[in-house]
Amino acid sequence: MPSDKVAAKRTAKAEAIKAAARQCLVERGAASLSLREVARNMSETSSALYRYFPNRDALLTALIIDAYNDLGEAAETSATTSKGKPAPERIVGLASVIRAWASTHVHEYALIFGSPIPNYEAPESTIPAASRIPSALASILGSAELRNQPFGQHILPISVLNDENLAQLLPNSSFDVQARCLLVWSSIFGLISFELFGHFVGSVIDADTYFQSAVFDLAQHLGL
Amino acid sequence: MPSDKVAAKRTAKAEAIKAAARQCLVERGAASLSLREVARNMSETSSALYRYFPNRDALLTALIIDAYNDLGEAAETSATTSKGKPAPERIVGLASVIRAWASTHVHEYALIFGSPIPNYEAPESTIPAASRIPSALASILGSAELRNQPFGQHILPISVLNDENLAQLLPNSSFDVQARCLLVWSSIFGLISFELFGHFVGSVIDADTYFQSAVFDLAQHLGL
DNA sequence: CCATTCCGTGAGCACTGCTCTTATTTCTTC
DNA sequence: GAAGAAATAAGAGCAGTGCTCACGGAATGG
Repeated sequence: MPSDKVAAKRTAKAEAIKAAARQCLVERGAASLSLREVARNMSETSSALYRYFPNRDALLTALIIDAYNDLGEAAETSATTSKGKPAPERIVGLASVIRAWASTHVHEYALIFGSPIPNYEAPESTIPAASRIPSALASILGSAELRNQPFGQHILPISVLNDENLAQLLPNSSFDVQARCLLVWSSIFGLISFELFGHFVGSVIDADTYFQSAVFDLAQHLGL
Repeated sequence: MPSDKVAAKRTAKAEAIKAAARQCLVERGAASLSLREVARNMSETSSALYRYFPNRDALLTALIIDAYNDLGEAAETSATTSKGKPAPERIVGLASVIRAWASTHVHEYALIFGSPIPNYEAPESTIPAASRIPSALASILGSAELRNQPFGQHILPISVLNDENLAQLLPNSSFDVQARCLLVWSSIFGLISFELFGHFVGSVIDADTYFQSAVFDLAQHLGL
């Protein structure tokens, strides 16, 4: 029976390890995160860390969940504090918060929204933390008056999207709104990823202004 | 003086190495690409490969350029063969070609559009190959009649985008069209990345239909 | 105070990128 | 075709990695 005291000590040390790992992350990057280097930065042996994380992937998973929660909390805060303002403004604000977090946590952003880490399968335990971000976006859209423009060229069968899942995020929303919400969401991350990963180099000069205008354009498009 | 014969043999073997490396890529992923394993798959010593690529990054660079060219060529072909058709249809076709390539070359796609490889700086030599894809998109937009809706909420200063650069892709295009073209481009890759990297799991069921409708929606938005 | 549980250590295995010296093969020239 | 030159492959070796495991020591609970 592990007492509360030892359990607290355990989690405290696990947190310290994660902190050191985050430090390594910004220096080296995600894929080449080395347990031995984390241990070195803490002046400990690498094998000691295996008491707290069964392997490297478990440490990565913990970092991923933390990143999702960190970003998710920032997104929720933005959505909450902007209540009452016009929806397009709220969306631009939320997107800007996400972008700001991504800019200051590039490697953690890459960890969750970049290419999957080889031989690493994200466990189900990441899903709740991951869904906080689209939830924040949906909370704005859900309380906005959305014009019901038809989505795409043809009338689509409902089976294209998972209504059971999306109805929780966007209650009482039509298929077209759901579809367009997903589009806006992925577009925001497309914009951020392109900027962060260097695909706008040479084309976009004032990335900040461009980003805000682009998101506003998308929000307009959503029919707000 | 290296004769033509030995030079041809060199490039042939370099191609063979790249082919074997691509094979390893689909099995292991990009970041954990191992020169030793590539050598094993070719029944050779790892040190032999260093005659053809000075280090692992050089091999990666070669693979990246090949991937850009492969995808760029597919994109150009799509844009060329769709001449005469309505622009939205052409854009959906081009986007679908990109998505199809990405689906069948997941790791190569991740190589060029996923998170940057740690400690790896993409050299300038990748730029020409990389720009073939936006060029293909621009060739469609350039020959289409674009409505000139204002971009974003406010009138933006021209210095936000690099006109010198973008004017080559989109001759005689206004700032608003340039800005929206970049938005569509990054949105397409946002959609593909989200699908490929698992962020649509649980929400999108018929990814193929959803993608095409979403791109058509974007094309409409562009003012076509 | 003692027993149990937990923790950190260091050696060790198999792997990696990469280097360098030593053959060996292949091409060029006579 | 034979000799010399050039390009290539082989192998050992270094420092790094993830990970395991048997071993001591420390904290905890009875």
